[in-house]
Amino acid sequence: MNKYRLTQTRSQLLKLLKNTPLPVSAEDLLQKVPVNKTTIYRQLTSMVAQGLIKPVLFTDRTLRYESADRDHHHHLICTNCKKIIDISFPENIEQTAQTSASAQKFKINTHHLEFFGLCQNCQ
Amino acid sequence: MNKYRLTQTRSQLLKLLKNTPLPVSAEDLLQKVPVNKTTIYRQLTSMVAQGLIKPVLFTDRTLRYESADRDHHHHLICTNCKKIIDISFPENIEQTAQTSASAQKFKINTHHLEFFGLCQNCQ
DNA sequence: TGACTTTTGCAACTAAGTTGCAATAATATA
DNA sequence: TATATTATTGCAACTTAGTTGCAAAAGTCA
Repeated sequence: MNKYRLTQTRSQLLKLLKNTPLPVSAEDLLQKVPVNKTTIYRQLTSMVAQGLIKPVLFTDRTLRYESADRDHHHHLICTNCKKIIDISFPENIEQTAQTSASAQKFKINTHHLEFFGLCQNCQ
Repeated sequence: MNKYRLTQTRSQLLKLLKNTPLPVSAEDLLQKVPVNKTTIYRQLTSMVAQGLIKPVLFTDRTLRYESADRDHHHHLICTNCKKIIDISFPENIEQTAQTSASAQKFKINTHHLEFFGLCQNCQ
């Protein structure tokens, strides 16, 4: 009883999302796959629910998605050309923050961290 | 030659933004000040340009603003009741990240960090 | 194949935010 | 204080991202 059907559209979208190293927006997909925008949004919702992809909200307000099977990482975003570079943060941020949070009895489950600056070309 | 005029509306909005300890949305302001939404958005833009307030994008996609004269801090957000609590992170995150970023010749200027979890009441 | 269920496209809709323009309010100057 | 100048405001119309209901099409399974 497989609730999700692997349609043409779905596999095209998944392929794109898996093959693109950096987060992709609904609009990006719309330009690359010949499909209605309603379908794009519904597929994205369904793939998130299924745990195949993860939504990432950028501070420029664009919502993007990336493959869920990636290690925990963060993004460096060039404020000039909007280029995105992956980066991994060496320390356990949540653990460090939990110390301060505990004073207020808050239990941290997850976090969101993004860096902004200039890439090599734009400096 | 003062480009900005301290109108009734502007001072009401500023007062609210200064007196509210946590980030406020355009809609919050709209409900509290008898003024057209166009004016709210224009005032917010102008106050950001003037450096009086800072926009903060939350991962639930709401855009909020807070007084700019605050120390650098982050937010703990309760995923259940949406309550926001301020928190300061003890270490210099940008410095730590710059080490990884340097390998890719990226120069970090700023960052954005948010934590999610459950507040005391919602646990 | 046939029955059942999910997915799709379409058109219409919503919500947040933006724009142009004329009227109004604040400020500077005479 | 009166007047000129410039910024601010409200209004209506618009934009853009995303959503919804519904009928048609495509997948799945016996």
